[in-house]
Amino acid sequence: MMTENYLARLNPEQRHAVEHSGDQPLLIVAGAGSGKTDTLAHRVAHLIVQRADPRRMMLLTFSRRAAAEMSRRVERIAVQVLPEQGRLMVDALTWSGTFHAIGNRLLREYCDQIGLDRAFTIHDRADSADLINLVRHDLGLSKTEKRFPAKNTCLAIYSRVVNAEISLAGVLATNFPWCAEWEGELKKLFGSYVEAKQRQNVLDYDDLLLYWAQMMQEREIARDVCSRFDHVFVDEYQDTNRLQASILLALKPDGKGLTVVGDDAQSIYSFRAATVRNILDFPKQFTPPARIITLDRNYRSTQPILAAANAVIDLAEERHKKNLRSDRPSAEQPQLVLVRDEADQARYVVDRVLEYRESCVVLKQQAVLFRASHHSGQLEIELARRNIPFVKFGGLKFLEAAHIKDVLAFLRWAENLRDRVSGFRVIQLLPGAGSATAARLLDRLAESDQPVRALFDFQPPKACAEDWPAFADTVKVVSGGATGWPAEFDLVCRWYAPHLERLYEDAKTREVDLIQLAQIASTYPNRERFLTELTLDPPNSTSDEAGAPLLDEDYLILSTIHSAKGQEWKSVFVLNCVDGCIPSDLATESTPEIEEERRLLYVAMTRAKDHLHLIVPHRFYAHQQRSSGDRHMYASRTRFIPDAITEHFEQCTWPAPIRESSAPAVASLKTVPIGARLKQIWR
DNA sequence: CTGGCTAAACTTTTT
DNA sequence: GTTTAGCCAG
Repeated sequence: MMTENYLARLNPEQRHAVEHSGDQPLLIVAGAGSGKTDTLAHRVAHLIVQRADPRRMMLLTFSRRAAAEMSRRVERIAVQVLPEQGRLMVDALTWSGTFHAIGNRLLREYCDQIGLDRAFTIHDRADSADLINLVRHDLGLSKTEKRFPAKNTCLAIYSRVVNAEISLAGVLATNFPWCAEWEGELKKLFGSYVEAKQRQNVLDYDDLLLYWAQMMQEREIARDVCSRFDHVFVDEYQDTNRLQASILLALKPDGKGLTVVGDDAQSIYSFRAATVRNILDFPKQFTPPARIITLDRNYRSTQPILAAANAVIDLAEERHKKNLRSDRPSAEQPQLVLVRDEADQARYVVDRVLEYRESCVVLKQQAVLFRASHHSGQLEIELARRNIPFVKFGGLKFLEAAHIKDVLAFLRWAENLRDRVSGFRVIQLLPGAGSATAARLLDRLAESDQPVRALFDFQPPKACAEDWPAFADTVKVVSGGATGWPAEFDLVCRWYAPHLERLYEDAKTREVDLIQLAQIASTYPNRERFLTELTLDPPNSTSDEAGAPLLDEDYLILSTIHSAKGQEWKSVFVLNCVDGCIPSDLATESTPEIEEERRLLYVAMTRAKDHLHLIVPHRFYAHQQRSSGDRHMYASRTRFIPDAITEHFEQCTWPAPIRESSAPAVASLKTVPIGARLKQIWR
């Protein structure tokens, strides 16, 4: 029978997880590479095959990419079993996405019931920080005698209070002790921040969860929302926070129909207030408690790679004992490669990548992972020099470039004229208009019930009087919405073009980005969807300046470890495996922070299927100096690979040391920076 | 009031 | 290396 076929591919534990039914909630503790995504996809498909309604399922994933991957796999399975209706059934699986995206959708549906204006716009992190900064300034906190915490710090504190469901005092004591003296001022600041958001009809990321959670506290609304979903699935549960757990509990108070999947050893998002406690405490939240199924067969990595990863995580302070087993023997141990500096590290990686490609590992099956986005700088230069295409995930985004933000701010302001952060930015693009003019105009607009009219009546300073009519006209037309989408986008660009020219020396390069943005814009049905989805799911990859590689072209993957979650490659290179990078020297204050850095290395290592290289550069050049200066410091191998476990690695030095006979005694001499001396001559 | 300037502070990971 | 607060000329 067909049903047997697709279940026969699973191992016994996976099969239990897929076929689990009844009144108990289910927790799948799934180790790295244990077929977690596949198991969840099978479970969803299995339920659909058993006549569960996909429209009544909610699938909460960590990223949109993960949601798309899940749908793809569910469809593949469903189509095998139900060739006729499989695809249709999966298309009906519309409630799938991140907590934030689903929250956005529910809030727009239930806005009337909770007194929210349906046309709200969403602030990303930078916008939220800017709004906090405006409020901070209004309250006179920007010129206190002792320096008040910066906008990003304020936002981080606020966000943690909301997401961790801990009091301000508690957050200050544990996470921001140096700001504790400001508790009173911060409380006032956050109160005003919340008021400002409501006045301006904007929501920040946290609000998408917070409004949702609050909404679920209302009996009537909660009953209505709950009645719409029979099954709720959560992927990567180890990286959810308290607020998300509250939402989940409100959605499924008795846990019936609830499935969560995760691995406590891979919890790496505590900076977003995620807590391992969510997954550890999950079972006993319910009566009867959740059933726990553990998947510990690893199908991804070779045995030596897994042994090394297990050795690293075994040194963790506290964890669920769960040693992964692999059936893939190999004679090749992971490489621990000592190189002189970051330049050699880049050369080593490129050499190896090309070797693997010669032996038929395509570039797309190879990845270079690193702790912080800028760690790949040298490598990117080397790749460009040797003409190797790559795509980089994580780090600075397309949307953070000033000219992109300018255009988006215009569109968002047109969408919601009450949004002061956007308005502030747009108005100041005009020559002769600064913060004072912007504030004056925005006040006028806020007082008026006909903001567009107020815009025309406004007396601009002489310096920008000439630009004013065209500006006001464009705002009027675009906010009026009669032009339609994406024509509005072009209108904004046309208005913006002369300002772009004037403001940036490299206007030509930036223009190309705007054309790319226009391309993206045209794929959305309207302005609201474009703005919302771009904020909730920003394009998170950037490629080298040659532009995005063609889809059928082969390219190497560069990624932060955080962005590599859930992925796998045949060969994996981990850069900068030294203390100060992994663990980051910004995260060595407390034990929990250090433990998270250890899991980060574990996540990086377990991405590899066949080949794994950890690179340890010896010398780092200081950043605050003119290029090719000689100030540097020495780093040592990461503390997460102590001598006791180096037996799991093959250690080598690259380039290979010169044979002893031809290089006697040199090694014992002190290093003298001759190059620096030569430069001294010309100072 | 704007816009150009200097000095000093901050510097990770992301929905 | 980048952002931000503060100063000052026009």
